[in-house]
Amino acid sequence: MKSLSDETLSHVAKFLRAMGEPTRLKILRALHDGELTVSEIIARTQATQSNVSKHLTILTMMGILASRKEGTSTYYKIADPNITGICDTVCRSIAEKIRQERSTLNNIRKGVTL
Amino acid sequence: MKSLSDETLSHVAKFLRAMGEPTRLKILRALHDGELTVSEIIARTQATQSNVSKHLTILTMMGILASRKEGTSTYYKIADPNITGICDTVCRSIAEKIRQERSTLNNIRKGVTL
DNA sequence: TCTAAAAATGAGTATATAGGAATATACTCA
DNA sequence: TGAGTATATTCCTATATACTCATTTTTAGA
Repeated sequence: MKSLSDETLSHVAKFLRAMGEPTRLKILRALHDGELTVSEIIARTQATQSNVSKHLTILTMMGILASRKEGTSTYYKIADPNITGICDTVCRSIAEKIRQERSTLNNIRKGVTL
Repeated sequence: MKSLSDETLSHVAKFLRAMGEPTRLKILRALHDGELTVSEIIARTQATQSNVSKHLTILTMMGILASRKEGTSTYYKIADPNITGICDTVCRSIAEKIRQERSTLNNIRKGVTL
C-alpha cells in the first residue's frame, strides 16, 4: 500500500469509480452468477438499452467484464473471478457499515442518548 | 449481495466514488498508520491546502474519516478500522490486477505469441 | 489587541460523467 | 436481398466533480 506510484494510484482510483455507479453495480450483481446477454442485463437493471450498453463498454474497457458474441447477441461476464471477490467484499462491508450507521441515526432520531 | 435496495446500492456507489480519487487515496494511505494534522497531510500528498481541505471534508462527510481539533490544528484519522481493511484489500487486489495486465500488455508489445 | 499560523469556505472555471433520443451496424432468417 | 432483432454509437444536454485563487474563521501568543 505504501509503494504505489502516482500512475498506479490513478488506476486504482479509476477502477473504484468504474464500480462506483449504481447501474454498474447492478450489472455486476446481475452477472454475479454467470454470463448474460445485453437484453437480459437490460431486463434486470431496468435501465435503457443505450445506457446499459454504455456501462457495459466502460466496464469492459476497465477489464472488469469480458464479452463474446453469438449470433445477434452479446454475452457479458465478469472477466476476472477476483473481481467478484472484491465486489462482494466491498459491497458487503460498505452495506453493513451503512446499515449500522442507519440504525445509529434511527436511534438518534428516536431520542436515544448515550 | 442480492438483496440490496436501490438506496443502499446508491450509497455503496457513493462510497466507492469517495475512495475513487487519487488524492483521496493518497490521504487514506497517509492516514493508514495513524492520525495526522492537515498540514502533515498536505505535505505528504503534495496537494494544495484548499484542495486537501475539501477532500478531507468529503471523506469526513462520508464517514470515512474523523477529526478532532487541538489548538490551531485539526487531526484527522480513519474513522472506521474496517475502512482500512477495505481500502487495503481493494488497493492490493486492484494494484495486483493492474500489475498483471501491464505485464501482459508488455508481453504483447514484445511480440510474444500464444 | 494585533499578528501569525492553521484550516475552512466561497466564487468561478474546466472537465468528466450520466442520461436520452436517434441513428448506425451486425447478424439471422425467410 | 429485405425485414426484423440485438447491440453499439453519436449527438446533445444536464449535472457532478475537481481545481485554483482569494477570503474568512479560529486559535495561540506577543
